[in-house]
Amino acid sequence: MSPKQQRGEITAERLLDAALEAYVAEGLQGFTVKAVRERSGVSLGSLYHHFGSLDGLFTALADRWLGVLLGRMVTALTGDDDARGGIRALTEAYFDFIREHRDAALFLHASDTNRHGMARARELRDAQEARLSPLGQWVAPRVASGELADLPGPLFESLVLGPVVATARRWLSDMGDVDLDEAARVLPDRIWLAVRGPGTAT
Amino acid sequence: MSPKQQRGEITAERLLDAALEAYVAEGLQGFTVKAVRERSGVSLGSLYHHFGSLDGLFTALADRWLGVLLGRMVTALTGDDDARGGIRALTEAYFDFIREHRDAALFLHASDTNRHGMARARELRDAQEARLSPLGQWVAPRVASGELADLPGPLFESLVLGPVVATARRWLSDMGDVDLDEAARVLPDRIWLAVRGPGTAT
DNA sequence: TGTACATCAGTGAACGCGCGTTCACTGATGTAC
DNA sequence: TGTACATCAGTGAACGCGCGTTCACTGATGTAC
Repeated sequence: MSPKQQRGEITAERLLDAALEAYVAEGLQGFTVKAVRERSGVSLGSLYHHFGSLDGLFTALADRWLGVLLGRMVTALTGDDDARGGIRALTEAYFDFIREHRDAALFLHASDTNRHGMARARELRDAQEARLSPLGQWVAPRVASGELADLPGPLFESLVLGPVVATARRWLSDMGDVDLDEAARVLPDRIWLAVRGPGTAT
Repeated sequence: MSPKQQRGEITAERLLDAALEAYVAEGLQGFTVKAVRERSGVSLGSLYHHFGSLDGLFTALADRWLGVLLGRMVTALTGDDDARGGIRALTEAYFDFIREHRDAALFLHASDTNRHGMARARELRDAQEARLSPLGQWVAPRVASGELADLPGPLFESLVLGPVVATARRWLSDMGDVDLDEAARVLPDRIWLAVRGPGTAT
């Protein structure tokens, strides 16, 4: 399914971009073959040649952007910061992403739960597991050293990413009551207070 | 549009219940007039008599359950607990709700972003604003007394509800790695550390 | 360098299906006198 | 208590539209010799 020629790559890109445009402009109902065809200028047959189905296009789009977001988060964490700095870097990476790729972020936050319900979410997560493990590897030694609290993995993740994602969702929903710069300043230290371990000074 | 006779009320209830069933069983694509009609045993015409359109049914369903959830959260907060206890009560109320009404919780977490994109989310929020203001009224005096940190409203909300919602989503997605009892025990005190104010002992 | 051929990429008319919605109607309920 | 009437509730056949997908085909690209 993945293109073997350069022009194929370009066409696939155009389809992915048009699909994102269509989704953001018209919502999930606007995610149709017609909308994608018109916005991309690519023929119907090419869409099926490259992605097999509209669903394939949807999944490819989610995969692509989830990969970008997770990649950035991993990069942010694997600087040589201490735990506190890591949380700050992670938060900033997340906010930078939604600022730079507002459309993709809207799509990602929605596709989480859209389409085939939660089954799809797990599939996507599996597909990106290789990228996620660095996050776990970042935590473990810092728990051992007492820098971070010894919490179950999912709860740790919820405490760190929960406030970040909640803020991002709110900013994306355009309610106009979130200042992303302020959030990037304030949240990391607050999150740090929630997850720091017994080995940290008070 | 709201029923004037008792049997009308019953029919509307049956439609709402069937719609939720259909959504949970078949996803957003399963949210069709056909599925609702078959599961409810109510005729097509009645659906339109009571809700005007499929979209009307969708909105009514979201409104109904969002009302229940927010009602419970407000009730939890307006006990005579201190701030720390309030956060615990709020967390427990949220987890109790998703346990008792798993289907409705799945629908709510998805309908957030589904359908008409974020515009709908704001509409829903507006419709429930009356129920939300008690949450703000709970915070203000506790900030003044130094019991809670003086944070912008949306950030405060993200720090408190972010981890709760993230944990809930994960539990609902059936990944099997979240123990809700453990989360209810661990999270509130951690959240408290993130939002407590200067007037609290260390 | 030239040519033959296999594969990849792109095209768009055509199809059938299932969708949301309408509408003219019947039946049930409540109310006025 | 009885009856006439207005309103509410429920019914399901019928409609048309737009959807995702298929398919037989042409054209472009890369490769082997």
